[in-house]
Amino acid sequence: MNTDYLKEASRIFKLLSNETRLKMLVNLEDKAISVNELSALLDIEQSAVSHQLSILKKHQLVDTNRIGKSIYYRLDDPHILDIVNEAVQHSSHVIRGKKHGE
Amino acid sequence: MNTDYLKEASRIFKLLSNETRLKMLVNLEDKAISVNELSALLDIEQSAVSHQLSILKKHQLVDTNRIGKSIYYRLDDPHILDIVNEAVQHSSHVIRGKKHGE
DNA sequence: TTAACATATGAAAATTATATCATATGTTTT
DNA sequence: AAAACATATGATATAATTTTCATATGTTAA
Repeated sequence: MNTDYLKEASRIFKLLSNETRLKMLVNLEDKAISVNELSALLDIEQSAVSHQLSILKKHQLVDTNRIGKSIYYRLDDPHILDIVNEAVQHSSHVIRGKKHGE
Repeated sequence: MNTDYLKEASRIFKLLSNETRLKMLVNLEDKAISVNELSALLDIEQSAVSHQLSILKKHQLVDTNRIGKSIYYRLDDPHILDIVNEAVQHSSHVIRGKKHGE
């Protein structure tokens, strides 16, 4: 069985598995935001924000452009949020279902 | 802004971010498989398989039942594979699109 | 061109995830 | 009941991820 596509999928899931990165992506849904703005918005220090953004950028989930002295990040492919929504649906589904335990 | 749902989502993505676990889930799509069978199928040692399965079970992605001396695992909610498919679609999309660089 | 601002980056520290090893637990077969 | 088999578990080791700190880089404003 060829499972190369699963390696790719796990790469994407790894990107989405970090809450900070998820928050960034969700916030970027409908507008571009600068590094400092994100840092303030998420209450995470500038350097950490920058590191995480660079990961997202390296994997082409976001893109940048400079305006004045700030650098604005935006979603490169909004489809990525569909995946997030699927996961959110799944979790609300599980929570309602309460299959096991409690 | 309430972002609790993102914590949940990141939890799910974390589960899916490991290639071994993904392979397990995909293999379990249409049939139940025992620990030993999975171990052989994925060529991963029994203990590691068992550890990973217990993570999946703790988070209600799989469920078990015993048959004879083996314990069979199966998907608890096949919907989880929809999320995997979204991610696979996304990656093939990106690969075809080749937005940046090469 | 110097000062101030915004972002990026490298290295080290801290945290978290995963694999491995030894062995325990529980079930079946003899 | 003992032996054999299948799975689980705890402890430790290894590896990967994330944060922090210090500072570099590049742009704009004075």
